Amino acid sequence: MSGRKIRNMEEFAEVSGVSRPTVSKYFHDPNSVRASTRQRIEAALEQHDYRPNIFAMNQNRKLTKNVGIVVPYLADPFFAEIARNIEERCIDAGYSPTLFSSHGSPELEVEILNSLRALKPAGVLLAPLGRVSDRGAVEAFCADVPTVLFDSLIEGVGAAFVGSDNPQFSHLIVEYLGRTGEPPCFFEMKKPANPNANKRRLGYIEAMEKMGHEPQVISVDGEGWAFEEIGRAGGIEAIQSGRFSTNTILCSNDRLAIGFLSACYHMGVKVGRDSDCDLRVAGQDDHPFSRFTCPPLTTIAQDYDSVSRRAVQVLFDTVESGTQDHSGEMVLFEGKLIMRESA
Amino acid sequence: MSGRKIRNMEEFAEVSGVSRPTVSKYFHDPNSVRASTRQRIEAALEQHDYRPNIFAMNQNRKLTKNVGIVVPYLADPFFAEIARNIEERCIDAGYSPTLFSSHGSPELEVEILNSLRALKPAGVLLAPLGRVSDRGAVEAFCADVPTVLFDSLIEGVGAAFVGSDNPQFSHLIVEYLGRTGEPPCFFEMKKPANPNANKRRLGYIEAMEKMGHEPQVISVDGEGWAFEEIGRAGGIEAIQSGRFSTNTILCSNDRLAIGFLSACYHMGVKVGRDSDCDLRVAGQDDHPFSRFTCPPLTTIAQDYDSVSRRAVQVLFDTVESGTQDHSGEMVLFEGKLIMRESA
DNA sequence: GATAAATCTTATCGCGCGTAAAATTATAAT
DNA sequence: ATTATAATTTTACGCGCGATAAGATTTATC
Repeated sequence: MSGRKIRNMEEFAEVSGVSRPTVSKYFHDPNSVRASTRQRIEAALEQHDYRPNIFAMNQNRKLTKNVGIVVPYLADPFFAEIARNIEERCIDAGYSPTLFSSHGSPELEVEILNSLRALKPAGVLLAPLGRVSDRGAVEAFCADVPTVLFDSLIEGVGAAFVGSDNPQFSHLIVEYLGRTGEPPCFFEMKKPANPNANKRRLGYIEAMEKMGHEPQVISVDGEGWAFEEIGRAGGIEAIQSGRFSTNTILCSNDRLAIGFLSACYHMGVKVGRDSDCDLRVAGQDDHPFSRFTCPPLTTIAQDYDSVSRRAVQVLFDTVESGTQDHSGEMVLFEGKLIMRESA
Repeated sequence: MSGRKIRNMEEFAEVSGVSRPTVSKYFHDPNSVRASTRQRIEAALEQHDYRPNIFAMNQNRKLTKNVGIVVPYLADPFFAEIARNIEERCIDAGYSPTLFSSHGSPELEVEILNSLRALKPAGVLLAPLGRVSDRGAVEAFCADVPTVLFDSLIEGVGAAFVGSDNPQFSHLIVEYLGRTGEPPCFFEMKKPANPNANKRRLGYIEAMEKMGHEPQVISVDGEGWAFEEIGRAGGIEAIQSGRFSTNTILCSNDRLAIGFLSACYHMGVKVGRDSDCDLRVAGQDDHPFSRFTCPPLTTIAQDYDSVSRRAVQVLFDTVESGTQDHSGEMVLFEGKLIMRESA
């Protein structure tokens, strides 16, 4: 960092000994200038730590390097993790990601999409709220901005969808539970916000029938994103009223299972696979906290890494090809059984 | 929404029947134009849903309405919650918050501060990484941009600090534990990233001595932000080697306690305050998951709400007064004892 | 070494808005 | 009604960069 303060690209071009448009080209894509030129610019860059004004940059550019990342609920470590993962990939690809959380509110989700429009993003990675999302608003947005949906599908919307094969999750864990003990019943929220919950229920039923068992679905009251609380309250109620026809409980997701484990503890119900245990409990997602529950939670791990990698890749393919012909593409990743002590 | 598409402020000024700079003033502050003018603009606004281009807006403005929110680790629901809280308050105050997470990396923290500079923010709310933060970089940033530090203090840096009274936390819980059973030992990481951890340890020691007990601090290996894992591994090791001189364990924070509870379960150690229990365990923070652990975790609740409210308020005071005379101001909020079953 | 291709420089315009200064209008005071 | 004064609007210019065109220069090809 030496003496003179650089105020704009003009001045920076001067000290680096090339013309302003060339500097502009360099910042747009360093490989678009000759190696010798690049070196001169980079040498100057080390002396003067100049950065182009992002507002001026974006003002006149058709396509910015901004990307939006929208998740439904950032206080859920699952989404925090996947957002972090995606964020990093975007940065590595030379984009500027901005992170948003809908906080479970459809109004806020629409609001975010609106302010996102103002950012003229090259593309958006959107994990919609799901059932409660304003379909029209999301659809309109996707028509304007290349958008890859992830985690939660809204049929027929967006350039592509990347997520998990939820029915497969249920098949996998039902098969495991059935093989190692009593077949499970299915514990879920009555009005799940997320469409994946429905797919998991259907997957459960299908898997049970395939194995010749009678499916039993237990739906508990509760709306919103306080899954643990819902799982706990619903669990206590279900245990008290003896609604389980089996000693094995498959929860729709890990957060619900965490709440359910809390209910079990509260009721003095011992969870685990030892002979002195009353219940086996399993979840789905491999939530970051699941390995620390008591007992540690048996679950199906989402392939975070593949989902985020693929979502980003599909988005940039779409953006950079300009074509929207990914339309309707749908990528689903399988889950992996994580055996812990709870089941 | 009627016919003509509005492309810029010029065109919007035309349809609303006032000059463009007046429209500009209106968007800067609706009360800065005459009521009659305001009505004409707002009438046009309902017809044409025009929004000023944010890039053009910010390019030439000395002070934007942007604020940055930086937390050390967004995958920690505690920070996710407080970030959400702060975000909302900023929006309500008419600002545009942007959320960043350092993900535990000092390099990324500096990188964020740099890109934040490019956003010309009116102010920044920064929860620094703490011990590992690049003090020089943070200091330099704070000199340029009005910055309120929260959660984690870096001495002498920033326009103000808002956080929790950590020694008081420890006093409160030590007093409670001592009053209801054996006085606690203190369970912590050897190299805590966060300065609050040190204040809690000192608070613990002070409280113990005041009550006439011999403090015992157990520091376990581990660095970074995987607190649960560190608490679990360290807990298993400590239990195996019988390092506790008391049946009551006070953890430096809740996430560590969650890991420790997992260790207890793993080792067959029964936690709680009943007579048949082996250990009592308490945490500090009232982490969102603490009420769902088995047993539910007794802890000290941080006053999230007051911290975020005050941090935002102090920042906007600083920004809007223009003066930096909040310098060194320090606001600490007390914690509240949350009694649950673990202690 | 001549020719073509790639790259760079010069020149100029426009983006959409902020902002200071000038001109106008409304309000108050005489 | 007239003038002083404040409030508001208009005029005029600039911000920092993207985009493009035409000409100058360098590099690659044979």
